[in-house]
Amino acid sequence: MKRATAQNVAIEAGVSKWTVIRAFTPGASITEASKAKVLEAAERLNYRPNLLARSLATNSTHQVAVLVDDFANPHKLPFLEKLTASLQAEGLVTMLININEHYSHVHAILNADQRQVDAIVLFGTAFHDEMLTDHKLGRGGPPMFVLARDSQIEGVPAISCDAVVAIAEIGKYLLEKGYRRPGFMAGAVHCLRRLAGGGTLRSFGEPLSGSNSSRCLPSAIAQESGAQAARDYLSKIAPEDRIDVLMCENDALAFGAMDVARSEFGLRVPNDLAIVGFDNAAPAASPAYGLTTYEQPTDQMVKATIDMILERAPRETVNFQGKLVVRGSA
Amino acid sequence: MKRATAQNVAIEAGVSKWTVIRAFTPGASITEASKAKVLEAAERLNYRPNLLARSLATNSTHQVAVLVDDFANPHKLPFLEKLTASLQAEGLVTMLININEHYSHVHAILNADQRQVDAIVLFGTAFHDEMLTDHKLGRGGPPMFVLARDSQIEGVPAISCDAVVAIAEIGKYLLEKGYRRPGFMAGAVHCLRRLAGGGTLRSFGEPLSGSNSSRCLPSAIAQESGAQAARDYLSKIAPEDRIDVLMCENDALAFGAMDVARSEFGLRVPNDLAIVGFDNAAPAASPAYGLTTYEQPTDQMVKATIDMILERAPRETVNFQGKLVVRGSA
DNA sequence: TTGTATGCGTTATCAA
DNA sequence: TTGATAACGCATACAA
Repeated sequence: MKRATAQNVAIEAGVSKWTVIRAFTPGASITEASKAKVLEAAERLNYRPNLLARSLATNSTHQVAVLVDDFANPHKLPFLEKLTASLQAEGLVTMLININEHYSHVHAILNADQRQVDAIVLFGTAFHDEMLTDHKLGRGGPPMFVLARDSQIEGVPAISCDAVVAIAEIGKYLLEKGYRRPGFMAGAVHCLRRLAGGGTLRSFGEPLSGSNSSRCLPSAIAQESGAQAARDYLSKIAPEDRIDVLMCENDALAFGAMDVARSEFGLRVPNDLAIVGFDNAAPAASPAYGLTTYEQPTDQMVKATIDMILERAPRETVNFQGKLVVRGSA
Repeated sequence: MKRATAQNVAIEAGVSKWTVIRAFTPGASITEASKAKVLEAAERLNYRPNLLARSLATNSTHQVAVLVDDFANPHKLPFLEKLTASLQAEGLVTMLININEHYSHVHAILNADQRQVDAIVLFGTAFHDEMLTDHKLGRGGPPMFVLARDSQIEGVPAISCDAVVAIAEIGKYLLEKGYRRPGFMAGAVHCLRRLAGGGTLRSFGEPLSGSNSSRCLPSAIAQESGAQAARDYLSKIAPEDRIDVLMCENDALAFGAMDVARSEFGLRVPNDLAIVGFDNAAPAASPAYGLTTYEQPTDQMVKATIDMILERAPRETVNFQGKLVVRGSA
């Protein structure tokens, strides 16, 4: 059975189809009588307006593409939940696109563009700056935003947590706690956060792994990477030569590192090795980890993103300040 | 700058707009010469086909709505990743809808329907059977599927893991390991899994909490619920009267229970209290938990869902068998 | 192979 | 307030 259209309802109600449209348009000028008549007929035919046709006519889909490339990060889920919920609260719908080796960012951006989304949000992580420019949409393309990651691209505002301030704050805390031989573990992503770490933490410590490369690694980030990196380091370096605190680029890495340090090398955290994460993912609060970490102001970031999408705020890069969450691990 | 349309390209190339369409339609009959001419003109004008208009004309959006109501479950993320990746591999796009107290399932289904999605997948959890019938779409509405949860609704196939078999397998394992005083902890969701637990596990154990109510709880499921339930139980029941193994409806509950048992009551797992989860969420594999749990065959489930959406398989309820994953906690 | 007419279901604009 | 005409961008069916 085909769905009823405004035309069908019009005939059923004995009016023109434009009157039907008006009955479904808030604030349209229509008499109560006609409206009632139309709604009744619509009810009988089980009519529901076709938003696709509306979008074509109004040139607005109220749909926002959200590109995610790093599902492995446990931090992503609550962030994504907030984002979708907030979009929905504004009448926007989320088109979720999963970036991976089989589906590139270019493919995703092109697809989203052709589907006439109102905006594209690159949510995080392994996007390189070049990625945002090689799609050549230009002319009439949707506005793009980078969330939870920095970007230097002209015309692509970034909404992120100030990594430099964050690293400085963490470093200050660690110094005060008496740690003197810090190291840090970089992940595959968050290029700038890593660079910030390289600038700040490196001043009093050395990278544990990965960070000797100046480019972002293509692989997905995960707990296992952290475990393997820690395993490599701890089995290679003698106890007396080891760092005394490990700063990880994100919590997933920290969990993996802590797992290995404790269960494979019998180290006590923080006594033998202190560990700091970044993101304040859910497991960080669990007694099983009790991870000292840094929390991004996700609420503010989501709000800022949506304000920019709706043009309630200027579309320009903003940095918010997060906060250190101290637990037992450092 | 407005985007170029097929008409613009037609003029630029000196052909009719239908020839332009043909140039962008694989397998259409068009000479190489015209095609080249069109593609060149399209390139010049930066033309990209409007999929919205195509959808309106073809009556197919290649868009699938995925309704999620339980983002707190750590199991959801990798499952969702698989689902979206597999949909994309078939040329389908995910419309992610977040069901919560501010955005009901009815609202979501209506919205998805009006946006002309090709299918609606209810991914999850706290959906009641009644929820699937009170939208009265009928006539021309998209097909609906229930993923990772059971359903008795006529015309709404469920793709799930066989809970009865799972519980039986877990029960058998626990018996063999010598546990004799099992209890189980039900969450807010997975009604049938709970019922199955009530039927199977209850035969040799009593519910720990929540399960005395016959209806599903409205609250979201989370680690904290498990922690609180365990806290209530352990502080109320004397050590000699306690169960010896706790079967949790999902891993999140199990993590919370394990946290409390160990850190607040000093219990050793599994010696003082064994714990079993359900889902094999990522942290279950970590040494910090080492949770014995049950893994759903997510690959099969995702594949089955997509086969039904694309009508490559009959649209009828299917149950797949998962597998017990034994670790240290029981 | 190419061009033409018509339809998809709605909105915008104007006339009655 | 209501009806009519045009437009949104593309696809289908048919004619040339």
